[in-house]
Amino acid sequence: MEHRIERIKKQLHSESYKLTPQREATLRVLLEREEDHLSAEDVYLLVKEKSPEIGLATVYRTLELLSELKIVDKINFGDGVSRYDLRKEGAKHFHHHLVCIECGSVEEIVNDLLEDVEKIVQSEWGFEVQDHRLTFHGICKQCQLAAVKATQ
Amino acid sequence: MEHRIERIKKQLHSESYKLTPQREATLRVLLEREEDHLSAEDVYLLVKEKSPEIGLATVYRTLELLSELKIVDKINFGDGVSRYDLRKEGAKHFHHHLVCIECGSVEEIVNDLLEDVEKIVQSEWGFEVQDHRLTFHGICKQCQLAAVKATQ
DNA sequence: AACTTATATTATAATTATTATAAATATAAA
DNA sequence: TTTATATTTATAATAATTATAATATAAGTT
Repeated sequence: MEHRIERIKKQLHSESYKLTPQREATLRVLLEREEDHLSAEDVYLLVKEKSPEIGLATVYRTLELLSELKIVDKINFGDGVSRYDLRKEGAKHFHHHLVCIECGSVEEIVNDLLEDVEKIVQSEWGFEVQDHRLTFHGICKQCQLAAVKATQ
Repeated sequence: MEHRIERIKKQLHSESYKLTPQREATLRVLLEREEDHLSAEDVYLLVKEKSPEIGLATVYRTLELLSELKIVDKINFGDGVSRYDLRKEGAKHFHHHLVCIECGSVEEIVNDLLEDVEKIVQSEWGFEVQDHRLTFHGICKQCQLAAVKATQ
């Protein structure tokens, strides 16, 4: 974790941004909750636990900055709030998501899966792909099992 | 167009919803601007041109209803507003989008492209896919050409 | 270590998008 | 025509996000 913070710190400095305590605290929350898909408000509340003096607007600004630097990705699952998701280190592309319409759980897929599709888009549509957003909506394994059990 | 309205009218009735003049006016705007990706506000302003008495909340409610019935899909390209996009008639899945980060244009891809990927998700993750959202971000053909010309 | 300066934060206030409410109206079915 | 229900209107309320102006701070420079 410290390594990762160090690297991000360097990245910030290289683009002449400062690593303020607020930004570091925000980053730490994102790293600690890497599996989650937190909204700005969620992040704010978690940061507040350790740094009670932080303001919501600062969290928003920090998240926006981290988005610009491609350290986090801003996603929207259609529930009216933006969520912020750390990029996997070294990942060229954003990972994919499986959103369960039954229980609301969100699973991540880090495998590429879209290589072939991107080649097609490139050749057939002449579109130079730089990034993607792919989300599947459906029923997760757990909910499928629960449904089967319920009918037994 | 009239055929399509008729069919949607029947679909509404079959689920015991009424096709009110406001709903019909909203639908007509969506059909006329099928290529676009209008926000609720956009739709509202366009409907207002022909039916000035309509309220914004009615447009929101109508769009929500049409979403439930899978007649339109609600999408979010990350600019803070939800956009509403008519489904292609008979399409099982939502179509894909190419968003140009240079000029902001949005192109549609109606081809499936994800069949294989969905099979993998199903078999490897045990996730029962019901729908998807796929958006590519990059440079459209026109902007690529413009960039080449600019360096000549 | 103090100084400087651009950058960042705080504590609001403002804006924007969306949803809720209650009264009035319209519609389809009896 | 009556009745019951669905829908709309005209707000008001809420929720998410962004802007503003005064203050504070990080990090490079003397």
